[in-house]
Amino acid sequence: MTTRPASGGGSRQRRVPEATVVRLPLYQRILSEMLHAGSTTVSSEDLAARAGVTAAKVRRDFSLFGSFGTRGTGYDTAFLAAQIDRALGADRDWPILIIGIGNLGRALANSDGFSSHGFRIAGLYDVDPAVVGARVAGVVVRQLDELVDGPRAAIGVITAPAAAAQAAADALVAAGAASILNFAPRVLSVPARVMVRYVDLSIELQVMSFFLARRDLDLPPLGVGLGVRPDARDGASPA
Amino acid sequence: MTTRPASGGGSRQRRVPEATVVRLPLYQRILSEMLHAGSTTVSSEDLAARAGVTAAKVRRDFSLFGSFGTRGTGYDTAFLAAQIDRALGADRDWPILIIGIGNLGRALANSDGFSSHGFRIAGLYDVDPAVVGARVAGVVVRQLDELVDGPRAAIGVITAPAAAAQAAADALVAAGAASILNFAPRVLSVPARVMVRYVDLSIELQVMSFFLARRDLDLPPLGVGLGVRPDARDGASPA
DNA sequence: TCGTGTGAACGATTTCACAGCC
DNA sequence: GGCTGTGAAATCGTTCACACGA
Repeated sequence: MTTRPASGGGSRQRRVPEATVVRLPLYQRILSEMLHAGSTTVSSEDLAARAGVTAAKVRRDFSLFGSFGTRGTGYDTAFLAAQIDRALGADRDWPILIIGIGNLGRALANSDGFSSHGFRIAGLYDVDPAVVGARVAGVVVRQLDELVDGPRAAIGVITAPAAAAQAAADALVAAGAASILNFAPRVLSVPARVMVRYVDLSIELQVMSFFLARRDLDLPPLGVGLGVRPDARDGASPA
Repeated sequence: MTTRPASGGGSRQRRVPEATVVRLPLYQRILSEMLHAGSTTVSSEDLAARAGVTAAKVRRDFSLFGSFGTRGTGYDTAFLAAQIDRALGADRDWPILIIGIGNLGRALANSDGFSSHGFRIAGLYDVDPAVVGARVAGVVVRQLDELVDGPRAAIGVITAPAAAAQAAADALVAAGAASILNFAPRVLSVPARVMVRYVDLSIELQVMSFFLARRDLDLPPLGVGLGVRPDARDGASPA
């Protein structure tokens, strides 16, 4: 839509590509840093350089949500940050349920990633009696069986071993979780209404070894630096 | 930068889209499991179902590497697995250098992701004297300063805090690392020859909260059918 | 003049659909 | 009959390039 109310009732209903959605948190983080540094306006080019993407991408991304910028000047840093926050739902409460409190589960529970943007650890679960009862990140670990009725719009995080991942997903679904972030190397089977995203260390490493192996093949013995994608951004890599 | 992606240099082999590359490790894992279960042949449809993708995608992906299948029958499970392994460089040795041995670094160092596909922990580094000297996953943690000349084709993994991530990247680049997997919430600046991939928990969560927040908006305000929209989204969303 | 917002071109990836082989 | 391999079409995402407003 070509609406352009600089404020107020923005045009909201438009399809936003996942590629754009993945960049929003990145922009948001950079804008937040810039705000702390005293920035009041920012151009698409400046933001693009900091985010490692192109300026056209930045402008296109924001244009999907309305016209936030001022021609000749750029974007108001604070206003832009607020708009992105709102789009990302950072002004709401997002309960997180973590299943599998091993090394990775503990690491994540204690990480900064949970301590902002509305995310809040609402429960930690494991099946191992040796772990149940422990206090991690200020929350007592409970037996997975006790996860029966979770909070609404909860996000489940699976850090259990691969063999236990599907059972963990089933428990989350039964408890009403709306989406699942799976760190276990397993494809999950869930109802269509539940969104699933995958984070897989092993896949990331193998993607790298693929390109490195191929680089050797492609490169004539004394190759000059060959370009691997200059535009590297992909944090989210599913599988 | 905003420059040309340099046509891959693909003289020897056909160009393989990154989207395909990310799926290869997934296929490989599934094939490996099927082999253990005694499977001898597999159809694109069967494999697709297990991987949560479409059969056409599977066939297209494999066709980029040659004609591995038999019409009317499918693919030879073992042969296909071997071909993928080779493409991924699983038959080589891939030294891994991990920088930042906190909770996450320890978790990853001990994870299964490193114990196969040719990956091998070649070094653990940290700047904290309290951590240096500890033995993690059978390897002694060393001071980051000591990382000066790394193994060739090494893959660096950054699990340091955001504030230390760029320094870690600089150290890896100076030591000759060929690629970097960055878990810190920071865009890294590296020479074009170094490939960087990002894994960011916070971004993954925010992507989810974006879609959950939007789902609420899309829903009719009150009442009519309290389920979620029949928004036919795959169970396993991202590729 | 500067930098946004966006049609239009381009490129990448997916899907269709079917010919060809077992 | 069943299933692969692949042109062609469709879809999705990025980049170009420039009109327009501040």
